[in-house]
Amino acid sequence: MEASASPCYSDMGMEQSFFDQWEWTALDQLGADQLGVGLLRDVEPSPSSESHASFPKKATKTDASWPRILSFGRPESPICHSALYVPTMRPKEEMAVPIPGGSKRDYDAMSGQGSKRANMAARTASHNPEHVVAERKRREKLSQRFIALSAVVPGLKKMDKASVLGDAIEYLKRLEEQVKSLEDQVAKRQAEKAVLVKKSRLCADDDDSSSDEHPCGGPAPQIEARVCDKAVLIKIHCENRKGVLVKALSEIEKLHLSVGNTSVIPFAAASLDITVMTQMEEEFCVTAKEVVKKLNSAFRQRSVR
Amino acid sequence: MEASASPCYSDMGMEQSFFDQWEWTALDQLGADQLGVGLLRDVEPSPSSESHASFPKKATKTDASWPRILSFGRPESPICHSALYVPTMRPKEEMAVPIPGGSKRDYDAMSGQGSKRANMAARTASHNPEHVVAERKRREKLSQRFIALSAVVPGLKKMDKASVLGDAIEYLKRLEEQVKSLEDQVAKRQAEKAVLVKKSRLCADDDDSSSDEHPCGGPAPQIEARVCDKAVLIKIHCENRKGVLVKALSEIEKLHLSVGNTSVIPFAAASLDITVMTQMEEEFCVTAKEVVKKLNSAFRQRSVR
DNA sequence: AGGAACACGTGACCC
DNA sequence: TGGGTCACGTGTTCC
Repeated sequence: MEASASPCYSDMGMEQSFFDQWEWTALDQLGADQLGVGLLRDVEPSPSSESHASFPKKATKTDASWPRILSFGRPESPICHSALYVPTMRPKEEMAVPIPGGSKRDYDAMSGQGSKRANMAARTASHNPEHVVAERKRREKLSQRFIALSAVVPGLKKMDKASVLGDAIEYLKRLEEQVKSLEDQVAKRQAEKAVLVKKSRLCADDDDSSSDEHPCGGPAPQIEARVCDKAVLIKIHCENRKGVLVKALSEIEKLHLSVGNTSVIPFAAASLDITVMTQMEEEFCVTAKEVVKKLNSAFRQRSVR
Repeated sequence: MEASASPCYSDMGMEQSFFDQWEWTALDQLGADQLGVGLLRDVEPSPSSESHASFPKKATKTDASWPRILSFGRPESPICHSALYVPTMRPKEEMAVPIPGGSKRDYDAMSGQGSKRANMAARTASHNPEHVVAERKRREKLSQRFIALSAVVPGLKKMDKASVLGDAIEYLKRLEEQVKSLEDQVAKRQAEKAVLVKKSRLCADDDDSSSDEHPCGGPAPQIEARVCDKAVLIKIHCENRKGVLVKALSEIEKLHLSVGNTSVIPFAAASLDITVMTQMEEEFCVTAKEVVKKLNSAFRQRSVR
């Protein structure tokens, strides 16, 4: 009767290939033992289903020593030949399994009276090695993810799967709200700063100094800029000469600023108020000071033509 | 085949709630179900193990329609009465189950002959109902955590356990670095702000003088005006609060300035740059200073809102 | 002993 | 039809 238990495993042990991807070197020694086990499969035991105790010696033994690879929870434990893994099934189940070939038909018929039988194949497919290895793989992936997760969640008390998940969720929520709070804190500061920046620019004296009155021809253009992250707001108040707008924009683009919302308002017949919202291009970064300085010198250089 | 699927919830269709139940009151009934099972159990069909179809009708039916509680991955599937949870074992298994009370003994004896048996007890413990129910519970908890996690991780494409874990990890990492970056951004801004405030304070005298730091709520708006004949160009840089634009324009009109070309440009997420070209109405005349002063006091008066 | 945790094989499902 | 996923029951370990 018990003969049934161990069998399954004729095939063997190349399996570990998928194992090594992991960290876990554990597996080398395994090849050996399983070999012995293989092959008995078809041997239908006696139908004395009741006693599932199959194979005390071998079966139970392998049973006891089983793989326990990875063992997310407690990596230190038994380990053993991972790959081989004698299926540990009790005999009875095995015999329960409809042998692909024959008996299942009638069985189907019997149970099948509820119809629904076409997928007998499924049954056969069930404990074919591929299935079991696939499942193994899946399990592994999951365990791996678990340890990855547990690695990234800090202050993890218990290493339970459930605890890991729970703490991860908790931690995640905390992080989320922290981000949110930080975000509007930043926004607020940004606003304050943006306003303040201007004020400091207003009394333009100290910072860029240079831009005073008359570089050469007409009244000096008044230029101010303010920067916030990648956004740069530029204001130019200057003489309304021909080409001055183009000049301004081309200079702006030279600074690797991409032009966005732009407002040009004529004022008092001979002056122009330009407001340009721009964004720094990737990889470029400038300060308000630089922008003002560059534009200033550009404007001064030629009397804007 | 489909016949099998539907039958299961002949009883009730309340199931879809299962997401909200969540906490799973289920446990209580769990107790119940095994009881039920226990009873059934005794009905040992004929030991004709081969044809596992003991009880074709009932057995196979439950089989096909089986519980699939929670079913993290695909909630829609068969479902059935979650709580009750017919143990889902195929008939044969059922009969396999050693009734806690008796049969296992002899079973032990059979297998036990292989010596090395002291831990026979283990076996008995193995598939006693408590164990199985405990495991079930654990599984439930885990599944619950999984759906909780998947609920809190945004934009998650596949609902795979593995994918959920993976995406959670990813998301978590992203959040972490986001927090970090935000944190030192805040720190930096704070420093900058300190500097800027100082600077603006330094020159706080000349322009509008009065409006220093915080009149009431946020940072003081910054206002400038310039006049040329009847034309008045007004620039306001302030916090981007609701109604601020309306407030500004209405205040401007109160000054007997008719609004012309207007540009409103948002900047840095929380501030607003307003440029308004106006003309003094007939018979009225104001200076830039007056305009600034009036607007300033108007803004300060109520927190703008 | 007895609860808690894990990995395994398996049956069933879906695409 | 086959690969992928799930939940289940079970064997086994550790405390």
